[in-house]
Amino acid sequence: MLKKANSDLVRKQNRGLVLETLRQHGPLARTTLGTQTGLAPASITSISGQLIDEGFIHTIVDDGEFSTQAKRGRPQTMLALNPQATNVLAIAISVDGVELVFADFSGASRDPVKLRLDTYGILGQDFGPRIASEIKANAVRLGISMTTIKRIGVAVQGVADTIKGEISWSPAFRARNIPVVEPLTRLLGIPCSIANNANMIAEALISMNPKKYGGTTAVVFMGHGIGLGLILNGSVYSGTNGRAAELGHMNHVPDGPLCRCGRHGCLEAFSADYGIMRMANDRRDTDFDVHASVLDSDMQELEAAAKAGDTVAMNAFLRAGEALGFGIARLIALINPQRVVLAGPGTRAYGLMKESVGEALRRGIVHDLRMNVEFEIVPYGKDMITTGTLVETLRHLDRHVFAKGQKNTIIEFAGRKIA
Amino acid sequence: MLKKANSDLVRKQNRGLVLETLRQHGPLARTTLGTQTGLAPASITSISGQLIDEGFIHTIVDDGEFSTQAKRGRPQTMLALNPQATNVLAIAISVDGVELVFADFSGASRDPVKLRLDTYGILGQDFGPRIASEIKANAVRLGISMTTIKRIGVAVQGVADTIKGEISWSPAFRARNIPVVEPLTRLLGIPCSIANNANMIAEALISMNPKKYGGTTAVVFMGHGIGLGLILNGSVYSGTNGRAAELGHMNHVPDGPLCRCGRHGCLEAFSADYGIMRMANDRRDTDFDVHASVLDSDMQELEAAAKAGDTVAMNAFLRAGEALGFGIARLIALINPQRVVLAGPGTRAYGLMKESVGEALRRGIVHDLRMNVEFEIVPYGKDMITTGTLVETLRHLDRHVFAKGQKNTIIEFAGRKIA
DNA sequence: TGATTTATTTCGGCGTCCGAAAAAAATGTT
DNA sequence: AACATTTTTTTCGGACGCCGAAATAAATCA
Repeated sequence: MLKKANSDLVRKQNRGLVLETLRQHGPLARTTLGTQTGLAPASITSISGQLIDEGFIHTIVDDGEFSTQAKRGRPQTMLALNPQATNVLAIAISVDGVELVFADFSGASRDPVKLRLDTYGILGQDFGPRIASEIKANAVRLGISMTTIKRIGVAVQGVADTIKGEISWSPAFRARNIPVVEPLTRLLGIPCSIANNANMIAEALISMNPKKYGGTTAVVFMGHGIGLGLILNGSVYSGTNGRAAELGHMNHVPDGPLCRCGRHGCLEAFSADYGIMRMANDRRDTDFDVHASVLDSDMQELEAAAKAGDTVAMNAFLRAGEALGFGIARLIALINPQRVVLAGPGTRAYGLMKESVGEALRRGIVHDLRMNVEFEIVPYGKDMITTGTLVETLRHLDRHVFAKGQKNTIIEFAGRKIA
Repeated sequence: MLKKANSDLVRKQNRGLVLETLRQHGPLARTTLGTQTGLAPASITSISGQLIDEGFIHTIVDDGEFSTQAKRGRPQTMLALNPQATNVLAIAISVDGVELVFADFSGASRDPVKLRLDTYGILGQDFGPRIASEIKANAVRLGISMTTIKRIGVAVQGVADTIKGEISWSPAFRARNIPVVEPLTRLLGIPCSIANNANMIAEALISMNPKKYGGTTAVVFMGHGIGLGLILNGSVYSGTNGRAAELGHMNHVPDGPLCRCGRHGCLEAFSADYGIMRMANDRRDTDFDVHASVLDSDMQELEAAAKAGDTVAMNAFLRAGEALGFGIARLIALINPQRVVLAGPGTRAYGLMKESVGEALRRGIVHDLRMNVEFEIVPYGKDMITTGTLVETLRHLDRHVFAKGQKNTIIEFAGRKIA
């Protein structure tokens, strides 16, 4: 259904457009901003003037860096996002620990803060408050006033319920359904959202190359589990309960090996590190603890063995690849993405799976549908998760908060404090 | 990325909103239209006046039907879509034949015209021209001027490529990649689009009950094949190449029975009519022709046998249900829909599969994800496909063509003639 | 016939974008 | 050094949209 439109909407949308354009391209002159956005010079003057008054953007003094101007005519004055307009915070939660990354409005981030925290043992109700106090302490330490932080984005390894704002299940926790958004918003008074880390990698990719990844892309994250970030028509899709894209727990074969989720035959049970390790050690479900996390060093050893020609190890990777290939084939059948991206530490061993993945794809999906999909492995940088989270968080501010103007902003926050 | 907004956009969107509101609620007074759309009375007067001048809507004389008004105050004048504003055409293509349904702008449709046409034997290049001439002939017969038809929607059983405007594959044809949109647009000069029939059933459901189906719904169509219509966030999703939602050819088990698509183990090969028939007759792939279409009478016989307790027949339906259940489980894992709807003639035998579907769902997907999905079987009316196609076609006119106003409309058509 | 009620239109105000002209601020030229 | 040229940015007036309030229209009720 369409929505009512009025001149408020027009201004809001164009303000958001200006902010997003500056975020994507970096500092721009008003004229360039005009051609990029399609807005008339007069409109750019009006909008940018307003944004400057409100402190969201500012003019940059030409510090000589690009000063090889030597052109005739009135020189351009560059406009840029004002770093001091606000601060944001990205939180990445995984079995490797919890990381805080503070950033300013331009997206420039401080060094990640690694928290010492026994997530696995913690009670669900204690997690939010604990994080909240860690945030406060670290903000003080870094000289960042809490009142300048206007939004927090949380990325979690595992299953996030974006609607309830909970961690439904994560390998980092023994507890389930851990509330995150509610305690953080309540204790800090800052709007907050949560998503799974594959989605955040997808966000990072979109921001790096909107043309390439901005259409319909599936980002498969391989590691302790198998995650999925789904970009449909340029924006991350998260399903009705915010719990879409559980590729890892999509069944591969009925009655297959035991998965961490308690079911049998999930893709993860074949292709996540613990599935591969179990297969390599030829262990039955009964004498293998699926919940024990696999050491990265052990995986590297196994990879080395497979590369050296150990047939048992090789076979484990081939089976993992087969399950992964069928999983991707099923994904393609349902979603028809433009591009499938593999990411995460698990891709290190992709060479050992490549053949069986390809074979599974040939068997699992009709030829011309498969041929229309571009495959790619992106080198895994751990910071992709926090980068993506920051991108998502800042875009939310650009579009939904700051686009509305200062006055509305305050109301918006008040409105969100309970939510 | 956001798009530039201006007052043109505002008017266009609000015009579309008014048209859609009238389409959904039927005739409304200006005041009601105001409260429904949220627009001020003054704006309603302006917009509706314009739409009346252009002939898209008209006032209805109170013919006494609802005339038990007996209220004080100036009486309301009802506004309604003007049936004569335009005509549209829905075309449904299936193994049962090709149907034309002409309708006016209010959505009122003529009796379906069933074409005599050997689709299976026809050459791909001949299909479009043949349909075009049939359209012309039948329009003349029904007294509909071709120039009044402003858009054609085509629904096809099988795989439609909405971008290329082709029938990629359909059980109704021996030929493949049959161009439809191009020849129809070229020969008739009328904009045209194509989609698969499960998507059109989804459209029909949305228009019947937007609240219920308008969120994220998966419509599984069971019959000669297994189709899927995917409604994501209120609108039909069709993937990068317009070829998403091939649930029927999503692999169920590697190395399973042969499917019509040439691969082994697709869901269809278990759960479409031919898969069930093959299983019931205990026939191997080598002595069973998957391309032969199964008679409905034979299916009814098989269903009767199963209901009567024939264990072989019963087992065939149970196996079909198991595959279907796992398919839906995988769908839920990926998409996290709010609702799964089963439709089509295949649902007649759902009672015979129900148990195994449920069992497969229990085994295939985590408990709380499953519990959040509502299941439903909608009684199959064959007209749902043409109804949905008409709905989609008319909405396109409401939003993208007539919302722009008359002048732009003409340009728009010219622009599309080549496309 | 006039009061009351309800629906619709008219009118003035405001906000937005836009095109054209003016102003600003540099380099080139004589 | 003064003026011409070029390019960027701002200013100004016009057009168009929505909106609120007042006016008008068209009925019923007393």
